[in-house]
Amino acid sequence: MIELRHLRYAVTVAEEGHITRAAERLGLQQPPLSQQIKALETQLGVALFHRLSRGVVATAAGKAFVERARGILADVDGAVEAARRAGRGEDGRLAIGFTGSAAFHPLVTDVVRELRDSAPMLALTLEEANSAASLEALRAGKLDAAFVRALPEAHEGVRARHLLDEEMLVVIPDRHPLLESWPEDECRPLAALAETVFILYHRPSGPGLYDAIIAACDKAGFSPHVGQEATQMISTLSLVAAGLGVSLVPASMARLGTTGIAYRRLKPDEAPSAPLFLVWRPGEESGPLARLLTDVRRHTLALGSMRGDDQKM
Amino acid sequence: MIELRHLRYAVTVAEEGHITRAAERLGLQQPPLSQQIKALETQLGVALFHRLSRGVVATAAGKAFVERARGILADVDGAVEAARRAGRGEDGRLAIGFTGSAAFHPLVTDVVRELRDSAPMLALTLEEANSAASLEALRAGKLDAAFVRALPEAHEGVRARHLLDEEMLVVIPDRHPLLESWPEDECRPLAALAETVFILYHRPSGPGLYDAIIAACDKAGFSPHVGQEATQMISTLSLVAAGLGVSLVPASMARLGTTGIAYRRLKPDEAPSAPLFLVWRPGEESGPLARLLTDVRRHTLALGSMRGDDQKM
DNA sequence: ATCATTGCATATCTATAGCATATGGAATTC
DNA sequence: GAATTCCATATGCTATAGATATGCAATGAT
Repeated sequence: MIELRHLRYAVTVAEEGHITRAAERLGLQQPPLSQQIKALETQLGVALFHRLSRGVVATAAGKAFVERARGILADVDGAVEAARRAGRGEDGRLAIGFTGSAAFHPLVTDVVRELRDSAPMLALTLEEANSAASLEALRAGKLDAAFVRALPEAHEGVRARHLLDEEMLVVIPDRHPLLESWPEDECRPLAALAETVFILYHRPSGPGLYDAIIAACDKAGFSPHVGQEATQMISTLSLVAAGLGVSLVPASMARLGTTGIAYRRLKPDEAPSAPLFLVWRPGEESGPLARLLTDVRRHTLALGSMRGDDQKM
Repeated sequence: MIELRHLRYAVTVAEEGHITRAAERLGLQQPPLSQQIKALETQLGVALFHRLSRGVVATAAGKAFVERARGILADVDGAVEAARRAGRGEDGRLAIGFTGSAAFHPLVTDVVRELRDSAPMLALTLEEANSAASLEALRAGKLDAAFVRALPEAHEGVRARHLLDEEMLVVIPDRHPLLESWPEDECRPLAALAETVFILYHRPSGPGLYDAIIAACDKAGFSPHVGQEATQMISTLSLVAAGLGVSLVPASMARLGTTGIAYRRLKPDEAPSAPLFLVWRPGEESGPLARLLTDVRRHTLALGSMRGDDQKM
């Protein structure tokens, strides 16, 4: 059976044109090298070298073989390096899903940017999908990890980490009467919104921010007037800007300086909170996924609100 | 040191997802396979497989490695095949030179056609060059073999085979007075051309057909009137067609049914003969060159005028 | 629970084969 | 013709790939 040793030997002999010198360079004696070359030739059924009085020279077959052997040896080195890079999470594929409302959180954007910078060989795939779809794709193997806003009760074969809880802000149209008497730095009770119309982002499947908002209002003693439901988190902002009502969105959405809207805070103990989770398929704790996990953990710590309670589901 | 064995084992284990079954397929027992996989992982410094209770599954590093390993194994097979093909002369490169007057000989055209048909992977390079230039290119390694009309006295490191001697024919312009009294099937003595003007193909360097013609005329008792010299064998035909004189060309040139000229034979014992030689660089008796040599030999025999006297120069 | 089964890991041993040492032989050089 | 060069052959040793036997952890059946 042909082994890489044979290729290494043949290449060196071809380069040196001299079995004895090649043996020296390979760190062995001349007889075993002669033997291995001969064994290779026997295996191939073709002479690779002409034995001259003053050394050897590759035959046509030898040239053809050595030429390819060089490429193969380089490929082997490449494969070794690729495996090591993949082990460090710097090579391979990583498909990340995220819900629309997570896309704007600095944790997510920072982690993605860092991955791009520090592991350029890693093929990153980013896919926007709601939490339920992300979990489905995860278990189907289409995603390796996902940032989601909600966790269903039980999902086998999926691990999750609660990253942080984010305050939600009130989004109000520029010319809304509420704004006139609401200074930018004032925190009001949720009940202040009891009479206004709400625009909410409603996912078709599974619990999410929608429920958190309803529950908070309920706790504050009123049931919100829901005027319209959007299917995309960003569209709620457009609808608010159009003056159709107010909404509640995670604080990180305020980064989007959309014109025509203003953000106001609620009293901290009354404001519903928007959790951010990272979910992933277990069983692949090394490689790209491991790198993502450590990067996320580091950035979460840097944001100062690490909770870090992993949970198996 | 990593060997192909490791690649073969890793690929099979990845395919089976099962060390025991993979061992079976590889024709060995499970423990040694486990060991080899482990040795490979140690060498790489990265785990390639997750050991589950129900078999194994490739890690990210394992996937990256196995993917490339498959390609490498295929390349090795390719290299083996390429070497064997090259040994049979069906792969590789073969640069053949030929003088202008040899290009039309059926031996040359047939051999080239056969090479193209029977060894499609062989990269054939055909280059027209005069005999002296061919020999130079041969020794410089730019050509592997050449068909030439003349051999210089001594050339080190070049082998030659005399393939055949070809009768030379008289080429006469359509309306030349000589033609009127010369039936197509009549052989005339060379002296019949004593008074006509000759157009000859004259190589700047080395002996060739030119000298053979002069010598033949000399022997026939006259010195030819050389009206014009052409530097290309084919241009002599054009000049003859233009009525500028007659010429003597190898019989194989008559295949070119140029209009405006006629061919006539001389008495066999008086007609100068045009030899055809094959020259090549020795030391590469296998592979494409060997194939050329055998093909040439076979076709020469088929033409019924084999001489086959090799000579070292 | 307990026991059987599955499947990888570890331990020990054997045998193959890759390598070293010693020598031979053919071509080349002085 | 002696010396040199360099590959091939012969023989012995050693390292290691592989075989056998067993252990161990996880899963499944009774």
